[in-house]
Amino acid sequence: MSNVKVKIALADDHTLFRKGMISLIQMVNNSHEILFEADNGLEVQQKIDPLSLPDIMLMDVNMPVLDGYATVEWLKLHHPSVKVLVVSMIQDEESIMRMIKLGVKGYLSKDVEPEELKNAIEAIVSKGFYYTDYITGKLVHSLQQEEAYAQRDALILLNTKEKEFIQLACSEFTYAEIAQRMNLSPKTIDGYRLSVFEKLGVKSRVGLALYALRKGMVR
Amino acid sequence: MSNVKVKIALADDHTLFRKGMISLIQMVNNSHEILFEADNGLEVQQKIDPLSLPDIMLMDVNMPVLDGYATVEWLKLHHPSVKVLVVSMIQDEESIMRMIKLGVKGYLSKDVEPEELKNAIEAIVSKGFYYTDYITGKLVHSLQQEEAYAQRDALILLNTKEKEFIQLACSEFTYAEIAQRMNLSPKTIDGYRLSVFEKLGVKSRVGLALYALRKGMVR
DNA sequence: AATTTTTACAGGGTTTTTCCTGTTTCCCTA
DNA sequence: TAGGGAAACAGGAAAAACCCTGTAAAAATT
Repeated sequence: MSNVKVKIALADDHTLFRKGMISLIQMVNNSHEILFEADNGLEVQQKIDPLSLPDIMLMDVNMPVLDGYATVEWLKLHHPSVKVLVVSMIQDEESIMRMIKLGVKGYLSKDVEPEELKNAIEAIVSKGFYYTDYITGKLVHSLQQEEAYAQRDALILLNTKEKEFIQLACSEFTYAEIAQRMNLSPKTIDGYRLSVFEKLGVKSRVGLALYALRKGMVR
Repeated sequence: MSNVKVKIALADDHTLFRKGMISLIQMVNNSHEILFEADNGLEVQQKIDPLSLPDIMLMDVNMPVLDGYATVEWLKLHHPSVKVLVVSMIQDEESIMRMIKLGVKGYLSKDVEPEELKNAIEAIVSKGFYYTDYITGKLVHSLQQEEAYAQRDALILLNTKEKEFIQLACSEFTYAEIAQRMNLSPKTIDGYRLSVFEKLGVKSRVGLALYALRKGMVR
């Protein structure tokens, strides 16, 4: 495991930190090869060699010129085989989620032990990813938040028929067709439309559809 | 760590399996206490004692009468402190994601080693959750799928103006107002409407809004 | 049993959306 | 430089959505 030769590149605007990382990587496993270092995303684009792509790219989030997000996106598009391991001081859920959605293979804090960096690199090489419990926790939390958000809200003040109407209104049926499907007169549907609009504070059927979808009332 | 007394309950319709689990749990750590067993979700509702709630509830997904999903939802509502560890043969991404969104603390396959069951229980007690690499992988994959889905699709064949129109159409503005905001004649907007409808295969503005939101073209 | 509330429906009118068939202008290219 | 395609725009009209006022019956309250 530890003797696999891994090609590594780094992108971080703090030179000292970058150099420190390199020395750590070499200390931890001197068979790893450092392909290049970059001060920012633009330098990554310039220095990356399609004929000798890194296996793993250590990447900061905050960088001048072209930041981490943009660089990961660029890599994803142009060199999708490069696995990105984010090493950043930024630890908020927002950034972590954004990066993970972009497809990074791991997310480390800058203050972790060298041992963990080693583990992360090895895990990414062998398993394809490395997520700590902290990151997994954020991941799950964020998912559950979305879900929690979805429910509640307005559901309470809507009755069964109104909910049914909303489901049908979130479609390309006309109100006349909805009336048929609910076995009611179009005029009754018109009444539901009015009450739902008022209860949810929307002004049009488009507004209703957007609201319902955003709140997770319909999928 | 291993000597913390944990109150455990089980819900699984396979008696033999249930009994096996109990004996395993006791073998692995005989200080754990089995509060009760249930054959299905309804039995959970009947047997659960609010005065002595389990710390961890081992839960199957497929059960008669009231299945795992419904039971987890019920627990979440009535006894949110109970941590659910799913133990199921079902391993598809759909089920896993659904359960995680419902807030379960772990998801195990029925064919894991007893050692892992022990680890899972201990992790849930100490850290609050236990997700294996397999589950984390599914989690991340599902997230990235959503995102990947979002992009691509139709974006390619839409030009800048059309994309701008879509953004504005996903609102409660009338087309006349959209025309103003885009500094174009309403008749031009009408043209964009037609081309966007055709390209995305929708039949109405509501259909467009639903499509755009579902595909992540608008937030 | 009387009263209020909710549910279902109607008439009738305005606005917006949708759809059809064109014209003009500009830009690119053979 | 002629031709072809796109972007911008128009007239006109049907369909759908929206909005207001009002009634009758059923259901829930008191």
